Amino acid sequence: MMDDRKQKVLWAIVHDYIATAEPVGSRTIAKKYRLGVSPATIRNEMSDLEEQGFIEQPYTSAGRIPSERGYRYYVDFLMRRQELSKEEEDLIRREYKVKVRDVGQVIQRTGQLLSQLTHYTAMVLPPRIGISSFKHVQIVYMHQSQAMLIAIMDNGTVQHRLIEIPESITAMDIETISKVLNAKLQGQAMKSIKLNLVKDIFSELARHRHILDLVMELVQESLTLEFEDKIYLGGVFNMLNQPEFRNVERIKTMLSIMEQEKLLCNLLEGGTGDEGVTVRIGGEIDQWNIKECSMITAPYSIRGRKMGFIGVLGPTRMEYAKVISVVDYMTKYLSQTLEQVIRGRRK
Amino acid sequence: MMDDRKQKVLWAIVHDYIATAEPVGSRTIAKKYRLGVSPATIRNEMSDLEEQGFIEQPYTSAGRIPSERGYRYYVDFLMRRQELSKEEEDLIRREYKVKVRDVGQVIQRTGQLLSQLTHYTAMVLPPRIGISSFKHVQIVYMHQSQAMLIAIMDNGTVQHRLIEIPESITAMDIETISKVLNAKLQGQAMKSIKLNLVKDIFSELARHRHILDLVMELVQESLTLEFEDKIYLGGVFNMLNQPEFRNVERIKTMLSIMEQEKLLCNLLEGGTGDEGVTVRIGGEIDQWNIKECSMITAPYSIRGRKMGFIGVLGPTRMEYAKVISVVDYMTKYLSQTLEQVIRGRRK
DNA sequence: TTTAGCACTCAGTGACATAGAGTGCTAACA
DNA sequence: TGTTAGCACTCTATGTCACTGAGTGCTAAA
Repeated sequence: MMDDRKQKVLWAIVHDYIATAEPVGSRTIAKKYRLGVSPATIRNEMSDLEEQGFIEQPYTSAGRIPSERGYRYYVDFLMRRQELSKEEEDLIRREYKVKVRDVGQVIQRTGQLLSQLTHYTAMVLPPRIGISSFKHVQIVYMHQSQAMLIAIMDNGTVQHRLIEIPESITAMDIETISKVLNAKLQGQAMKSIKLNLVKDIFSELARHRHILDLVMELVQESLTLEFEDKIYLGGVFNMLNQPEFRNVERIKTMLSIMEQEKLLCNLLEGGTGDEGVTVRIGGEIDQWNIKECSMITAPYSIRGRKMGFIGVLGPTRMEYAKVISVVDYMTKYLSQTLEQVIRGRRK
Repeated sequence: MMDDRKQKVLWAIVHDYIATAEPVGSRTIAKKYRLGVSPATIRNEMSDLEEQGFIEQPYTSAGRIPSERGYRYYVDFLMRRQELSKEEEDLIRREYKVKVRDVGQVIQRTGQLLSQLTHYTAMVLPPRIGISSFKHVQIVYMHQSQAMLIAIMDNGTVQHRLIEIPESITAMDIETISKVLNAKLQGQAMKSIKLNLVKDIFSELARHRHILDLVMELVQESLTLEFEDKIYLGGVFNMLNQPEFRNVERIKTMLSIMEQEKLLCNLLEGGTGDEGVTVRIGGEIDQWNIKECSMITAPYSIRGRKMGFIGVLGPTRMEYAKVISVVDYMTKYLSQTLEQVIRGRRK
């Protein structure tokens, strides 16, 4: 049913269409890909492939373009990964060598690299803070009714927020509270903060219940809101050079999707969830009206724990062979870099 | 030279073109704006106005559109400000009433509001940290070769970065350093940190010169880089609904400008620098290939000190009357809100 | 000074013909 | 039986042409 020659023809169609964005005709294949048969034969094969749903015609008597199913078959069986070039690897290595000053910075740089290497839109989800644990908690008195609550996590992120305090509390009080919080929270993961711990702190801080409420609120919010919704995008306008965006309407829908961070986070996290690179093609992204787009995503992890995701969004007519390699390579590099940042094993 | 009727005609042309984005003909003006004269008369006036450079024809025998000079005259002499509606004021008040957790959050919300109210792209420059002074400095030990340096400024912003430390330094040492830094830096403005202060710290921390270097580096970088380049954009894709962006090429140049934060900062800061709202039309933005765009910017200040800028970028065919009011109103509201945040006078 | 009238210009639109790419089918061929 | 050459057919893209309508500029009359 899918003999060798048919595979070759399908491969040629997908390959050529990815390169040119033009429907591919039988003559083109015969000439460019030297299968040793005439256009007429290839036409027959194409007819079969169309019947099986791997390719389609935009209109009668145009060339063929791959269907989503065709891309899927290509990705699963036909494509051979296109490893990164020496220059590209060098570029990545150089970028990551710069002194790290901040986890956010690493994330951002990853996004930039990803879009630069693929020419599509890159998305990076920062490490979830829920999983990491407190390194240090500090409350800083600002003025009579306000203080700044700062939590430093062991993955190198910093959370902060302003809190209102009753005027009766003095700078001294705040220091006491800081100390207690530190003693209790240090080393605890955000997630693992449970009732008994809270009770513990409560008893020690009976006088300052109000502050405590606020702290717990911060913990809560940090966990659910603040960071989860943040996502780094890179090279959104890169994509506009793709010929599929000659149409203004499509640019608009695209960009309006890009402005909805929550949606994007869901998309990124929606990969099959297992280890490696996930490829979703067209309708396989079961979200919204994101049509004719594909996503390639992968989780990165630190010490074996999945911390976040990186991904690339592009048209279905995407250079899968290349992008898959890049994403794979980058997750590894990112995991490694973050691990060094966090454990301090930088040379 | 610019009699009353000519002004009325110019006003009508600008007004109508802003509303419709179509070249305005003499007949339209006669019908819509009831000047009590025939189209022929208006044609004569238009001919004069064109000679004086206030309007132009896209091609022979089309209607007229305002030239940059025409817009300028409109903004300076003809336009009457269009105050905000009750609903809009309510919207702003409601948005700012939400509990403030962070200066960045206020900035972001301002950007959103600005774009929502104007339908153009909003830009907000956060308060410069250079001007604000240290409230608290803290170094937190992370592990044997790394520490986190945190600076809380009195305007409610927090700077942090990872620093490498020699392994010989203990957690104890770090605490000592923290204390010294706090004692010396507290209340000092970033900008005002001068050599003698540094020397002072040096002598007390002779043992830990390395750390000190890093701290000074942070100060430096924070001052020049980190925050200055950050800018909040809102509603970039809002603009794409403007008919001038039916052309894909223009979308691309637009977006590529939007991705260059530094350029945008310069643009924002490039206002005439005096108190109120600055309007720059087309070529008056002496930057790049930003053609056919206008900017309306204004500084906001805290306790009389200029802290940052907000602005709106849109096509030259912009609703000046409306946007000027909105920008003016928002600076006042923003100044007020930030003042409350920082001084803690929130009710 | 204003207005009516008229000739002129030019973008936009629809009708039409043409070229070119590509297909599907049939019949001949190995 | 699989492959190929040939040919008619389909459909898009492109270019031409004429027509329409909005708008102007000019002239002469009010």
